[in-house]
Amino acid sequence: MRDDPTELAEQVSAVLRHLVLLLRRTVAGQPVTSQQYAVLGSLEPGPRRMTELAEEHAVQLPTMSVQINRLEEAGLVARGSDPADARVRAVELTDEGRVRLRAVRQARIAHLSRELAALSDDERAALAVALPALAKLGRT
Amino acid sequence: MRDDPTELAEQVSAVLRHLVLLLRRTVAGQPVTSQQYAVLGSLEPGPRRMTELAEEHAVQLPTMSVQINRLEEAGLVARGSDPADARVRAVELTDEGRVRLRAVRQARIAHLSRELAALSDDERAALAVALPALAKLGRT
DNA sequence: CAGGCTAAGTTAGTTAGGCTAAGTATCATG
DNA sequence: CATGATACTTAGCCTAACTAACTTAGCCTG
Repeated sequence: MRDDPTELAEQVSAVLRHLVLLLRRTVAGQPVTSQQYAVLGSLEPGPRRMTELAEEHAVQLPTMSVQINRLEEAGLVARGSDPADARVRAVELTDEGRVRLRAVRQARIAHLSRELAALSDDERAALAVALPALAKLGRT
Repeated sequence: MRDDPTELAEQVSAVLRHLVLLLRRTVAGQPVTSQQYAVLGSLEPGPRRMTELAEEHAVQLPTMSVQINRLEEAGLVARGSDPADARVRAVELTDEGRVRLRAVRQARIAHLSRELAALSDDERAALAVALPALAKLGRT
């Protein structure tokens, strides 16, 4: 039973917990939190409505509402309105938000690069091959 | 530059965010939170002191203290004392805690197994190969 | 052996980030 | 044009992280 999904699942479970810790360290001390960073990332291509953002980040609408409140107070995003439908709010990055996003992304990439540099070539190669599978995992 | 750590880091970063969402769904609705589950897991082999637990889970001592408070109120762990040093508290699983841990572990494994079953054999194989590398990532 | 330092935990207070329930404003429709 | 649906927001309640400040216990040194 080498391909037993249960056995594999146990290992994946253990690794998941491990990655949570890694992520915590990757994000520690940065000027935006992990979730804020993720939301800023969603806004990079252009304005989005609240409902879209909430769905994309798998949270309820009120959660995203509060999240955007904080980002707005910080001056990183702005709430606009949709001329076609006055109920929807079009959230977009401010210039400062765009700058901040880039800076944080740089820092995160740099941190992860350092971690990855500690691996062997074979390990990095294995990782590269497995990433698509990992990416597929959530999208059941 | 196919092996460029920076490029790989970007992909890893994206996948990490994805896995956070997966983990959220995996844990949703279970009788203990993700962190509580992790702490219970640490206690399975035997009693541990607060400091050890805090370090292992990469949190400050007060955070673990509160965490253990809740688990103690729920009857899942018990605080004992070290006869050799009256300052240290030896935290251990109660019988109920042990039962709960097993149940939650089952549920998590089952959930992940279902996700994994949706992958192809090749993808599962790739995942299995990459897991050791992922596990190594945090331990810089 | 008294005083002071260090170590282990706890408590209090703040913030982020989830949730549900309830409220408001706008749109669409019978 | 009244009524229901849609898009958000607000309020209130949790978990979970942090720092700062406190207590208690052990250790060491003059």
